[in-house]
Amino acid sequence: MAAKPNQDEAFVTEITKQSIDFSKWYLDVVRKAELADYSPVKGFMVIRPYGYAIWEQIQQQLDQRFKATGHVNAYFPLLIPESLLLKEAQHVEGFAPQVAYVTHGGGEELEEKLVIRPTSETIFGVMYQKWIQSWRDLPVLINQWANVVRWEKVTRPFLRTTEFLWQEGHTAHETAEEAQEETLKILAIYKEFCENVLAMPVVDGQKSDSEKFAGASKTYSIEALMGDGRALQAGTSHNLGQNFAKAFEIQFQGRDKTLQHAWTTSWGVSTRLIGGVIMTHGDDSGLILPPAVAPYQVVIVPIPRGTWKETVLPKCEEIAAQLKAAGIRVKLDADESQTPGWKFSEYEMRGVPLRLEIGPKDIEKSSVFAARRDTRVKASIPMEGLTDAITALLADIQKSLLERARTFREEHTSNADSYDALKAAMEGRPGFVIAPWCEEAQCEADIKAETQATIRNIPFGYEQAPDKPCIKCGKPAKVSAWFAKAY
RNA sequence: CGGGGCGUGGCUCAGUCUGGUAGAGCGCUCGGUUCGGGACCGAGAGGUCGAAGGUUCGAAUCCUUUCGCCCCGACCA
Repeated sequence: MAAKPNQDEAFVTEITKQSIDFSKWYLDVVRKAELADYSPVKGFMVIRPYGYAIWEQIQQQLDQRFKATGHVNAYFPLLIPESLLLKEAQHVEGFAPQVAYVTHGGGEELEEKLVIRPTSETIFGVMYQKWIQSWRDLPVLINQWANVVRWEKVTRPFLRTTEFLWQEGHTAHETAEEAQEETLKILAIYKEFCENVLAMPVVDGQKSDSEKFAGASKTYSIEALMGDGRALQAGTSHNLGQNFAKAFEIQFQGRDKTLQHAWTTSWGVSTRLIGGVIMTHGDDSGLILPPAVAPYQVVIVPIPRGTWKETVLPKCEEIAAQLKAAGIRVKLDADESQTPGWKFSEYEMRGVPLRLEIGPKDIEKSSVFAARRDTRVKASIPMEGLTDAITALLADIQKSLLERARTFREEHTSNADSYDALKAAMEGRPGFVIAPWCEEAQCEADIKAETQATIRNIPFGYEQAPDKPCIKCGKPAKVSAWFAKAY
């Protein structure tokens, strides 16, 4: 594709420009691309078919990865007796303010209130206690795709909603080492998935104590950088140690005949990933979807002219069938009530990676006219070998989206060696700042209060910060932490 | 939860200050001509003004309460 990109042409005018108001831009995209809509209940959104199709892609491709690493799916119930939630001290404290209760059923007040799961460690704990007796029963590697409810004060579609869809894996192991290995194995899967499928580069690392999951020994996260320079926690993996095993008496008889508590983990990613994709790749014309998660990777727009129904349309159908046979998700839009120009804008807004325009001129030349969403580059492609050309083009779009996002992140990541530098970096369009930290919660809290930046995580490979003073207090630093303003 | 802004056909908004019985553009429906970057002409449908209560002869407009959405902050695995 040799033609030059023309980024300046604003064909889509219904969306607030990112530079004017990024939040508004985001909400416009969600609404105009028909990803989601508000429901009658505050904080709850309807995920519309187009948005849900993206979620289905995420589900499918993550699920494959879980299965390939020995995990199985199951379904645990929505309602949990309040008493269960109270069993793990840290856990209750963390979740109590966000829990929704069911107090009545069958026209009567319930004897024990039920909580709508904010996460399912507790019910998994109860069941694992029943199912696990021997070291031979381990490991248990169960995942579930479910909805959870966490009462939130401020909500935004996909990024933070009261109810959201996610997967939560819950595993139990014989040794601490195995549990740690599992925790990191999943984190690696999340990272690989985000980069290769969502084209969203992430920083993987460990959470500080104050940002840890309520009840976990260690929490790891992957963090992505959004287009406005703020970080998004895209997934978490927790090593729960024996905390939940002790609270729920998940015990097994070991190889040495002694009774031991199991070592458990939990991990999840949610529909928030969709928000991440929107804010990682989107531009002023709307959504840009990586081909790997796009509900339609290719949209074919026939140009209706003269005898197009006898000439152009059959060719379009033929090409659509040919692409489908090659495993490409393709939509042919032959709707006569909209003009081609309208369709171009519409599919751009919806982020379809590649558009094919086919009209009489193309039929004559035995070629199709293709337009990439990511670079806006347009070019003719010969019909001969079209499927291969399109497969290659989609692969290139996938790759260049990741590269573009990586470059953006690198351009918005800096090292700070003084507190003033950190503060300065948090102004305007912030980004990640790598800075030495003493691991004292007080410094972390002070930094947050003064700059709004939080420690996103302590990336692997950055654990050592030799000879450097803590960015805040000046005492010897123990780690290099990645700071950012976060969603 | 605190501060601010906003709720009027599907969407964006005017009308509210100075009460007099609801308007525009886009979209939608029908017919026709079009169609290579959000087409054009003609004819139509559609709202009781977020909700409840109050003041008044009369309320989108004034008063009270309430719900929702957005922004900033607090809070948030």
